[in-house]
Amino acid sequence: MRYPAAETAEKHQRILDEASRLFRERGFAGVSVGEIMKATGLTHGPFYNHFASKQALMAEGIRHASEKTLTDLRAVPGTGEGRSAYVARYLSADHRDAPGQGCLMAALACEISREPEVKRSFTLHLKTYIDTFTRHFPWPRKQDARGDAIRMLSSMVGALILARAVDDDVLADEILREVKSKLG
Amino acid sequence: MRYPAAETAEKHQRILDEASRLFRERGFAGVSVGEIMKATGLTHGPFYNHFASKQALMAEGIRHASEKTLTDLRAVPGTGEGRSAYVARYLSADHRDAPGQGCLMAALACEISREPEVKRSFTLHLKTYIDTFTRHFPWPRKQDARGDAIRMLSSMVGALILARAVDDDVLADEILREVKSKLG
DNA sequence: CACCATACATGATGCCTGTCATGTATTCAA
DNA sequence: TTGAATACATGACAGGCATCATGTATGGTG
Repeated sequence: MRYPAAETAEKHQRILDEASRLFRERGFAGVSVGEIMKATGLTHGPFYNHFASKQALMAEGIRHASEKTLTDLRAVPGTGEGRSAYVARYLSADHRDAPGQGCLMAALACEISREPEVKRSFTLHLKTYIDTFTRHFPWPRKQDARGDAIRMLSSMVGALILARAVDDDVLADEILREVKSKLG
Repeated sequence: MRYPAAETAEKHQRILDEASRLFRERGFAGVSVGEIMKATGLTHGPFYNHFASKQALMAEGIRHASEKTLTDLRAVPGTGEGRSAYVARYLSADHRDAPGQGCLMAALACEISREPEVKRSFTLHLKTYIDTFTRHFPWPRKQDARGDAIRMLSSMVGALILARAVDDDVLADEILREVKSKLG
């Protein structure tokens, strides 16, 4: 290689960082390859030295965000209180207003369903996420822990998506508060 | 007017029909104005005789789909059984596989949050939908009927979105089934 | 019957986008 | 020290897009 391998690998990671942030903020179609490269301090040219296509970057971006999401989840105390805090943060106004740093399911799930390559990458994420969520926290109804986890996740994702889609802070807050009140 | 007013109005409705279907199937960015016009049997030219811009069509398309959604909801029997049937249909594989005819929240909410004009239109829909949903069905916990309705909606929307984003029918079915089992 | 308003088709324009071609500079390996 | 491989910048290209311009045909109105 002609450029320092370490720096190249770091640039690769920066592209993934910026891509997964920008995609979550504006959607796949709302961000161009050139914009992502510019955000990492490069020009649009060397993109194809790093990724085969924009769709490949989307799939890799999902995997990248997934790893961070799972790391964060595993760092939460595996107790009832830990779960309550996790849910409360998930359903907070801060999270609602920072999609670029937040849950990739809530930010991109609708668009993911239309991109086959990305869909495969996301499926792996969701499987791991459900498994981790189920095993990491205690569940009163032990015989149906996984079912309870799935229901909790569905509520969280749905509530966050609806709260973000609404132009009225009162309604958005109400949705987050009501769902939080029965999950926290 | 030079063309029969009735036919023109009917074409206007057809544009809205096709637009709201195609948008739900492929997302706002995934459908072009020309494609929508072609789907109605017209060419791309007269689009701007009917709508001020693509964004205006998106907002109108939301309103159009909202009216149909609310009409359908009000036609369901206002009983516990009616609600169960409604939820079961919402969380069915048929609904999952037919986004073009289905819930506009599940199909477009993620993208709506990024389009201010559309967001305003959607806010009106969600307010009306929550109100209708709350008032139309009986709720055991009368003092918190609205909260229960919001929680139920969040679960339904989240589950459907996740089920659609997944490339694995077993997992998708599991999500729908688990959420249905505690709501139906 | 004549006129005017307007919804239509065709076509053009300018912009943005994903992708590829080319030349260059540099670092690692020999 | 030299050569070769490669990540970079610049630039080009073709396609698609929203939007607008123009001409035309038509039906309701006077």
